[in-house]
Amino acid sequence: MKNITTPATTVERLPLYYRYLQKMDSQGVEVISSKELGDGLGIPSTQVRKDLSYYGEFGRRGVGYEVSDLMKNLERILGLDNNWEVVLVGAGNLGQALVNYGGFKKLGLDISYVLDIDPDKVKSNLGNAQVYSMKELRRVVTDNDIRIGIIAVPSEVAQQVADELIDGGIKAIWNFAPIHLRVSEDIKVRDEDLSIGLISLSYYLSN
Amino acid sequence: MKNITTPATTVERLPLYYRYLQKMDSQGVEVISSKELGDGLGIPSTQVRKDLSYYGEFGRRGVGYEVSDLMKNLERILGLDNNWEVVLVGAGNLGQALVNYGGFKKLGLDISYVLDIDPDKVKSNLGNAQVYSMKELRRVVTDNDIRIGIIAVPSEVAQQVADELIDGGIKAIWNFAPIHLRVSEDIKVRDEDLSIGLISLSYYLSN
DNA sequence: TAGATTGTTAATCGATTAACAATC
DNA sequence: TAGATTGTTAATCGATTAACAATC
Repeated sequence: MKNITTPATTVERLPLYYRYLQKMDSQGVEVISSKELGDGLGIPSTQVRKDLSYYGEFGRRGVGYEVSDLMKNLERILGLDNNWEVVLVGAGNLGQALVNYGGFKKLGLDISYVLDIDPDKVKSNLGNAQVYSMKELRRVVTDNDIRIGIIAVPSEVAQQVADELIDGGIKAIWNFAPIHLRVSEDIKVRDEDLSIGLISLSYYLSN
Repeated sequence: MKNITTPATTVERLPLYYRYLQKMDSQGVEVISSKELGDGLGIPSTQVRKDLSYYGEFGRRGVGYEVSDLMKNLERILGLDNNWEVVLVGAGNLGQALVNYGGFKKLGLDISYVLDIDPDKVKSNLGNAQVYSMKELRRVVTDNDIRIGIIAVPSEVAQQVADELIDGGIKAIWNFAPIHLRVSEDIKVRDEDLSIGLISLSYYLSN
């Protein structure tokens, strides 16, 4: 294991490997080769091996990777064993869809707190999470020591929400508002801009 | 304009430029420099100019880019002037959120048809779209000559839905199911795997 | 041993960035 | 002309892939 920075693209693929291993594991597969893993995801086996090699040597030459072992290693690498609690701001259509998205809990990630400006939504429940008033944002984040926040509010208020989240102690933001958030260096922002997906398909059809 | 293939990363940024120009345009801005455009999006001005240069020369040296002119060029490049009709398969939480997502119509993209397996949802309306039965999938796609499909169904049925969409004439798929779709070379698939976003934040917090 | 598959090096390919002549 | 900003070349940086020795 060399001390080289991991490519950003590798980090994007690790979750795919992890989820495919979960699937194989549930089907009783005990050992998998980089070829089989890659084929299941449309990724070359060379790339699978290279990606994993940034973190250690998890396979056996001539044999392959033990599924349960590699899963545990990926859980550790991805930090999924932290069982992060996540706060979601904005309980509109998209926010509700995220809360009810089944995929997160299987990954040790849990949207535990939801905030919304609409008083009708406050004091009700959404999935497993209770909905709080926007005024309680800072308190909810601080009191529960939450590090990950999701922004699913209109663009106009996204920056303000980000500032408040960070003020409360949030270190990583998943931003669905189609706007560039200005945050300090130590805050990680991941933009999930849904219209890019559809526009890029339009582009490919036209070219 | 050289005959070089455009980087995939450039295509991802064009929608950002376009939307930022829309915003500036609505604020009455008539001319914008690559520096201003880039600063608004967190992208270096050099990259803005390079990206645009793959498609032509849209600016004036010493001056900048005329907002309305560059917007029109980007509309053409991105194919937004085609006013694509889009079919959405799966009217669950995520599907509903997508239909109600305001950002698409402003871009000349319209989710006009929605299909779902649940008979209760069929014959009702969702946004502007009517909901059809899954059995009508092929017919809806073919009759309306639709090229873009969105898959928002559970993973287990995603491949089958993809096959049917393609059979009906779909050429581009926006896939929200966390599974690798197997399609022929001429079909463009864009995966939008929502759990990757959250997992990658977990990764960055742990490293 | 023969066959399979890993981990890693080196080569290739692709994307970003710096620098600057062209020009408004 | 002086200042600003584009479009483009060349250099740098980063990611993928091919090839293969190591080894089960």
